[in-house]
Amino acid sequence: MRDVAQAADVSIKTVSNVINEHPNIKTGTRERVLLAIEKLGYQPNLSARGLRSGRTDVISLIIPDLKNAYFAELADAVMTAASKRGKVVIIEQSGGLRERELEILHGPRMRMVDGVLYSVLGLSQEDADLIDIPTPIVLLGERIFHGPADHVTMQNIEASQAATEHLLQRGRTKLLAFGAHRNEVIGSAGLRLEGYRRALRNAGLEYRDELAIDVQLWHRSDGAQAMRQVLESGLAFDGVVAFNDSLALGAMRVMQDAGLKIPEDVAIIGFDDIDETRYSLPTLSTIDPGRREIAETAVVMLLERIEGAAAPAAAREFEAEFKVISRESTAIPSSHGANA
Amino acid sequence: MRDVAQAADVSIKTVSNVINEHPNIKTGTRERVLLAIEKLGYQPNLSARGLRSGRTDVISLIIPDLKNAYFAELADAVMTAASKRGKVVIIEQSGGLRERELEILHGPRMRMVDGVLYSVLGLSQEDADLIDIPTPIVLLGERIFHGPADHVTMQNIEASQAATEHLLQRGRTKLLAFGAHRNEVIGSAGLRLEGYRRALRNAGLEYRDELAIDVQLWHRSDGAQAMRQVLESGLAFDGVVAFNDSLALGAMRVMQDAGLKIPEDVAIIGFDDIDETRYSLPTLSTIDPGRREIAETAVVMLLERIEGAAAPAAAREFEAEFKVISRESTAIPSSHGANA
DNA sequence: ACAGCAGATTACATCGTTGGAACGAATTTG
DNA sequence: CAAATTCGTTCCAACGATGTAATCTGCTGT
Repeated sequence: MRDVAQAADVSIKTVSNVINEHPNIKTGTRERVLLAIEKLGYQPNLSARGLRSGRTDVISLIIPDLKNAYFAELADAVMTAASKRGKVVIIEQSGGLRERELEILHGPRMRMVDGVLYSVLGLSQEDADLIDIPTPIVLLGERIFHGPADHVTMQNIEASQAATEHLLQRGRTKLLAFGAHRNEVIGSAGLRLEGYRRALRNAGLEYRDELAIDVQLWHRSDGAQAMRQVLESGLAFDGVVAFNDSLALGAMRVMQDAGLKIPEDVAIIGFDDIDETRYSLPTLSTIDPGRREIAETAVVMLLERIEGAAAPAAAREFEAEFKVISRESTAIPSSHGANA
Repeated sequence: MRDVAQAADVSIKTVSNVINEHPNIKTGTRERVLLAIEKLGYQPNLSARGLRSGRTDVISLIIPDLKNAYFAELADAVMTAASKRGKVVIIEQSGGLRERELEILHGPRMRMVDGVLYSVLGLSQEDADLIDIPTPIVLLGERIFHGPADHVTMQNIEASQAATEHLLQRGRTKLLAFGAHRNEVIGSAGLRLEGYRRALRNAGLEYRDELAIDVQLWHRSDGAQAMRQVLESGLAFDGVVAFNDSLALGAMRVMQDAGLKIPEDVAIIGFDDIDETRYSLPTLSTIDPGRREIAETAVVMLLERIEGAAAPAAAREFEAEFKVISRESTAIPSSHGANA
């Protein structure tokens, strides 16, 4: 920068002023400086800027696992939203582990970013005060409500209710709630189970506890495993509301291996609208959770917090719009039978 | 830091020395300082450290697209390898666009990271000098060989040859090379086609150009689209060597829709061993490219470049070990027929 | 008892940038 | 025409850490 100043025959501070687009610079001066910058290939030292101004234009995104398609697509949406606004994203994988999440939240790296988007998995409502850190933060996901921070999420209950109704409308009545976490009221699992129950209630159907299948982890292998057990148990069902797409895809694969036809014998709908659902055999009906809207809103809210001024003092809540995506796995078959 | 020094009754520099584990500190002093750090909850300012020491412990990973499962899994592997060594990763998505890649490589953000892992897609051999930037860099992928930088990749030719032989051993002789880029010698497509040709030659079979199916992009939808055209054209084949898993999955879906049985009518093998291949119907045989080894090696090489000392001056090349993963899509059927 | 020396600590300058006050020049005002 | 105001620029200090060199301890050996 010193060299640029010399080349343009101005002071260092004027160069800085030009770069930061301060008011009150003569057009002639500006052009001379820009020319010198160009000629010398000058690039600002971001560490120095960060030190002096307290801003790094880096935000951190804490997610459980990038191998999980939902989070990969979320990360993509967040990075795109951030990039549009001149920020870059550091991704930190927590594995959904409580200890690791706390370590990240309270680690020194937090001091090098302007803010954090934290996809909560390891912490829960009681830990709300643990996320009260000096770095601006916006929460994603369902595990902490009414905490001290802004919160962006999807309409879990309503979406799950809509998914369930989607199957009911197609004449299915014995529906598995696939992926429940018993004893959990909050969190995606709890909320989605609640939506399932509401849909049944509205349809005048009774909630049967044995149809709520507990699956702790929501990877494909867990879905496959759990469906294998269901089939062995001989439980009768003609529809599946899977609490995410991976579970649904794993389960679907096992049902097909067992000779069940989808959607003729069993209709199934998932959650998240990951890319893969458009290419499975059959294609999987699912809930589009409004991922882009979630990412955009979260980034905007975070930037408002960082700027300081634009945002109200109180924590905000935002729920994105969802959509039911109807595909082959819940198509209306000409005729259908029940299963074992 | 000032406060810590005061609390421990030492100078600021001693605090710095303790943190950086300098030699020659009395155990008593060290403990007093550590206690003060603990008590005051001190955390170093990484921008300041970065400014003074020139190191930020951040590395950048440039990839085309995080929504692509291969790159999501690669990013995960890189982040895990980096995390083990105390580095964090900034991910930059290039979309595989030449302009965007150059912009990232020459942007000011490069000056805030210690090094870059660059998964080349937009540039090619002739651009080798454009990647000669002041920041340490390690290349991933196939498009630039013998450039000025270290390079980590997989054994494309050998792996493709092995994949092709895998099908030949199972009695298939009319094999599509699915995902070729005509007129491209270098790059994954060119190398994999070469491996395919070598396998045919070794088996005494003739290379038939119409069996090399050109597919420019390697997403699932492109695979589906291309396979649709192949089926319409009436080209006869009984095996497919797809140049990545997404292409294979897209193609598989279309073939099944058309009533072809896999592996009975057509056997198919992909490339990359993405998670999804374990859960498709049928499960997809593929090539494990040695992703973890690639990521680990690339990170280690980059860190060596950053440290400066450990590495030889000349650019290094490294090829990871691959494995053929045999699954249902190439299982040996009791009997099989040809297709239209 | 004192020079000599190594180990432990400190003072000071510095990394590259930006905020704020001060300054000189140009312009407007009474 | 002098004084007040605005504009454009410069000077200086500071952000929080670390490298270098200097300093201060306490110990050894003669």
